Amino acid sequence: MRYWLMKSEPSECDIDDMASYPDKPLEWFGVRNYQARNFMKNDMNVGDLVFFWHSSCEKPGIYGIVEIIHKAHPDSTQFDSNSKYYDAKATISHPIWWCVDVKFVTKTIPFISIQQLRQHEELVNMQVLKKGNRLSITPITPEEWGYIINNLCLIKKK
DNA sequence: GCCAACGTTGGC
DNA sequence: GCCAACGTTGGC
Repeated sequence: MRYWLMKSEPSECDIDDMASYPDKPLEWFGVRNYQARNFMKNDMNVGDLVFFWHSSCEKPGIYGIVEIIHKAHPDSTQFDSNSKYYDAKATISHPIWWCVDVKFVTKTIPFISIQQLRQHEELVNMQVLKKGNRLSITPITPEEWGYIINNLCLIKKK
């Protein structure tokens, strides 16, 4: 059982979209970075918990928690020539891009801003806080997870 | 297989 | 809209 942080642009999918369909599996499609793909393909397991991050928006930060509910499988959008995530080099027998399925667990109330996270010495090693960080999926240590859950948010059950 | 140029991400 | 960081591409 591991912990993760996954970024989503709220203009694409925000935490309220997730909360609106709490039991609906969401395919985490569209990742086109090998490091992030490898985390999903090799390291994520059913039951792992994920901080849901809003990026490229007015108030970046942690907005909720989602859960891995399906191990990695080929990202369906790589085969779809109408998708912006289409990859002509991928074939059904040799997929390039993999993704997991997630499900809504809870919102973090209030949301936890990046500025707030930066104020805690316990969290300085979080990759998402490092200057120039672009990786959309990063591991979170159990210590960081516990610290954030216990000190920086109330959990709103679905 | 080096590495410069280019493209993308994402906080600010 | 700026720009730092860094992944990717492609000429050699």
